[in-house]
Amino acid sequence: MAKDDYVLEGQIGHVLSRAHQRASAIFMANFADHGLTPTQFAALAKIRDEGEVSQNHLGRLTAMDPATMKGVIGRLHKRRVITRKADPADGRRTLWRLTASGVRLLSRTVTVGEATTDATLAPLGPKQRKTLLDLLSRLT
Amino acid sequence: MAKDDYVLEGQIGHVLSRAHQRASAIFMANFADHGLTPTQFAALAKIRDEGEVSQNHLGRLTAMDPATMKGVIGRLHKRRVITRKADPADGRRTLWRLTASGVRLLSRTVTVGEATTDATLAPLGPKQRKTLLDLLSRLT
DNA sequence: TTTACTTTGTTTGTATACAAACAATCTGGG
DNA sequence: CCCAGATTGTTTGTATACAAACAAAGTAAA
Repeated sequence: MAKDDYVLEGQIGHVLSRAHQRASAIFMANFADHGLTPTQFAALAKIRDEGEVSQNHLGRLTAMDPATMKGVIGRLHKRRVITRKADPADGRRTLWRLTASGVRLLSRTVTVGEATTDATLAPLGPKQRKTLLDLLSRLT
Repeated sequence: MAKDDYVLEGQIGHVLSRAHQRASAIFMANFADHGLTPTQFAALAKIRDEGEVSQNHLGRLTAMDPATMKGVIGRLHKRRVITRKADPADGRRTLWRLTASGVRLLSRTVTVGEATTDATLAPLGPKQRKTLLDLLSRLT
């Protein structure tokens, strides 16, 4: 290929970056009233799914680095929507769960999350949405 | 929808985030020898396309915030692959262009960029790749 | 021309994202 | 039991990403 045929807009990484930026922007707009970032929301949702989960494991479930997880967990904790507990079976682990406040926060934002996905996928029809989700999943 | 039907893996934002993470990881692995990030590479490629471009305009072309652009440009400048010049027609603007070193760097990395896109899209066939790129573009 | 508005680039602050290096702890094999 | 190796969580450093607030410079309308 000629060295000047390189078109940034055709590179999957760049296109993914843009799409992700757009999705994040829509998320932040929709969640402005609730003060949650996409990452924080993902963590909350997964903690609820698991009931009780260690920090590193939660990171794997939400695709976050341990170092990143530290910060996310810290901010959710400071906000008192999650609580920590030492794992009686493993001295290294910290187990996290939702507080009553966290349960309420999640309850009233789940529909906002759905609306966000809907708004983000608005340019596509039902069949195309399914195709996109499917193709993206295969990249992982 | 029931409040506990929320599945993180079905949310487009989360799926996009994961796909982007994967693409970035492949990029970083491929560009390790050249010490370039996806963002820096995008900036270099666009500066070459434009020949000479202002900071904010470059940011729009590469989908970067002015504040983000500041940092990216700064690191490329420190590395001496780009040079600045005051815009004679507009006292606010700084015009950026590639140095000889920058041209060489880009020349020898364009094929790496292509290989990165290829590696990232490896799980998909030619037709599916086209479909994915097309659907993603429509989200923007 | 003067004023109102816009654009450009900068700065500060917050939030991911990840590499690398570490101490504490757990686990499996001998 | 003991030890090599893996796992967990932390810390530091670098690089996006973006909101918000600003000063300097340009533009357009009255």
